Amino acid sequence: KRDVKFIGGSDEHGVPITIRAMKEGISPQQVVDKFHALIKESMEQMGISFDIYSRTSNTVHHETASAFFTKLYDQGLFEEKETEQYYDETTRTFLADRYITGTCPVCANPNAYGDQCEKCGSSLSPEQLINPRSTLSDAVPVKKKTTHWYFPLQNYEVWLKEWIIDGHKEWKNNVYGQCKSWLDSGLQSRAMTRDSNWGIKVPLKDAEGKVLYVWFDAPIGYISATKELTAHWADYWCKDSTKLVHFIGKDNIVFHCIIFPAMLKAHGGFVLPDNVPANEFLNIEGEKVSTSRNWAVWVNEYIKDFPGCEDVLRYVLCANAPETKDNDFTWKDFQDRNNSELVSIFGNFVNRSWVLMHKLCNGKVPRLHEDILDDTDKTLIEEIGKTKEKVESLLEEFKFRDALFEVIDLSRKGNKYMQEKEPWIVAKTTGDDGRPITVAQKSIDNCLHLCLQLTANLAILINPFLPVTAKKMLGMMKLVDRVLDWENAGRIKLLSVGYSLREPQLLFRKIDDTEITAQVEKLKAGLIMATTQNRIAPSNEQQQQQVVAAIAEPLPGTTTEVKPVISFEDFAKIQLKVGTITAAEKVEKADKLLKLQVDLGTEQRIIVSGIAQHFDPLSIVGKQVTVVTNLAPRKMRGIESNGMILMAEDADGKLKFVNPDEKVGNGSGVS
RNA sequence: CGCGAAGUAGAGCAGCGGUAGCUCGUCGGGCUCAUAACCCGAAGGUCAGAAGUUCGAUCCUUCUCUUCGCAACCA
Repeated sequence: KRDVKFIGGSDEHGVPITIRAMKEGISPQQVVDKFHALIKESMEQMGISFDIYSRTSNTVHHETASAFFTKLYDQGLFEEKETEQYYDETTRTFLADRYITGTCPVCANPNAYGDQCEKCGSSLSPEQLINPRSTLSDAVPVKKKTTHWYFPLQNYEVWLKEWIIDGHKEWKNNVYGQCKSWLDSGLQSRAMTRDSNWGIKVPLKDAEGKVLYVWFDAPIGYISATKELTAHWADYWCKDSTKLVHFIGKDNIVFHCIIFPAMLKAHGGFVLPDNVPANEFLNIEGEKVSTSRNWAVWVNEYIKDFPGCEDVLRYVLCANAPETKDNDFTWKDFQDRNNSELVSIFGNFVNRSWVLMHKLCNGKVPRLHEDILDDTDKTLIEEIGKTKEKVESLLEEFKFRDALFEVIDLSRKGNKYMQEKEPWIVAKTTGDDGRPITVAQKSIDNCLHLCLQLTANLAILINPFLPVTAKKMLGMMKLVDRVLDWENAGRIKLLSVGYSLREPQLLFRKIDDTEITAQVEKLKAGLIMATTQNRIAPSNEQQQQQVVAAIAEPLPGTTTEVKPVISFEDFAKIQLKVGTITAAEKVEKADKLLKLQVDLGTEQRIIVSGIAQHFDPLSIVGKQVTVVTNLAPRKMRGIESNGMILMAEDADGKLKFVNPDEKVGNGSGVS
């Protein structure tokens, strides 16, 4: 049995927090208090059982991080450097490149960032921007000198190479590749302090207005949280026997694999990470998760909409975890997995075992008659042991998805076993007294005995993934929590013969289509609300209310999205013409796209349109359509689209062409 | 050509030199203790695209496309 501490916490010193606070007119502490409470509560609601879920704004952490910095400083490991940086005089903050916008010198996009223009993809520096502005105050940024403490990562390059490239070949592809890439291109000094008033003060004299860089302090938070948890924290952090594992997302690889280990190495007093099994990203319904755009599934709302179903979400997220590549969470998949895998396979096995046991064995655990054990029985017993081994080794390799699959697969084997044994048929072989004859009852006993022991095993095996379900099963079996200890898995004597068990209780319920469509609509409505509100000045309360009302009661056939008023000049920028579709074909490997050729009188245009699910390519040739002709060209599935066809969408989501009610010449203008 | 990861049936994944496989879903048949599973059968893939190496390539090489991450002061 291993002594494991599961540590987590909120990283509360990021620059975006200070910006949010500024915008909302509250203090950064108020911002982090709100989010920490929300996150912590969500974790608890989902049964994520951290030994401690801490935060980096607390005192223990401030002290620990300061001490860490001081130790490196005293050893003379930092370089002090003066540089020039952009400064916003209005908000009195230094600006990272990202917080400066201006016109792109390459493509004239007026909203290019100081580091990159998202429109043309050129990487930029703030100096190159035309009319640079601070995104915080709209002020013109000025250059100002500032001093910071740099950590010379290059000094650890040789060691890191040896440690990772030679020493940790077992790390996941994405992690190993990323590290190799960083090490191959050469490491450089990185500033470990920032100019800000929010964060951990640099523990030096003459360091007014300087705080530790978030990525210097955040990983130290793992140590602080352990200190907060137990007085024996050093047993975990300072002994070679400790295996430190970081569970993170791919965007954090460099901090956990390069920077933090180099810091730990420099410090010398702590263990190094043994593995960093970073996952890729999970999208929702095909789009990136974004809390600011409200494209998210909020745990507190999920719990409200699906009470008692926390394990279903846990199951889907684990079964579909982005372990090797980005994945997508869809409500449809959520429904499918719940209804088929959890309800029909796992839940059904437990339920039918219970029902049969009550029907054929008086609600008690029947005896196991060793004398008539056959190969089928023995195979099942073996499978239970094998599954435990498999799950164990898969978990050791951080293959949670596969591990969970093995558990579900074991319940599938249970279903199969029961089918082969057919106790409900065997029960019909009755004697004169109308009860099953001895041989028959023995066979029934063996079958149900094993099914029940299997159920007990399933409870243990599923516990790491679906703790609520495991608890429910425990209740049905009238067993104490201790039975769920992992060492008990693989044993087939978890339930004593003659022990009477409770009535069956359904572990999962079916989720029907209406619930799923409601969730998808909720998601989309939330997005519309978020984006619409962003467009409206916060002062215009009346208009905001109108928007909310419009979303609450959408009229059939109308769009719920209310766009802001535009000037005639804005409208006049759009050039519309009537054209005739002269050719149409499906775009390969795209469900929704049709490649259309449109005759606009003076020219033929290729336009790619997302209407394949509504129209047959052949049936629309010859149709007149209205085209936006001055829309910037856009590549879709490798085909450049030069314009947009106007469509009307009715309440069912069906599309109709917008066209003149009588034929007009191709190329006719529309206004 | 900045670097890394990924692209295989409707979905999620294996395979990584020798006739393309698993789970779920779909369709047909059998059976029925169960929120119906289980069994049998079927449909569905030019393994992102192109060229090359090879007797043979999903797998090796090169190029192209797409997605995501990183690109050193975004975290």
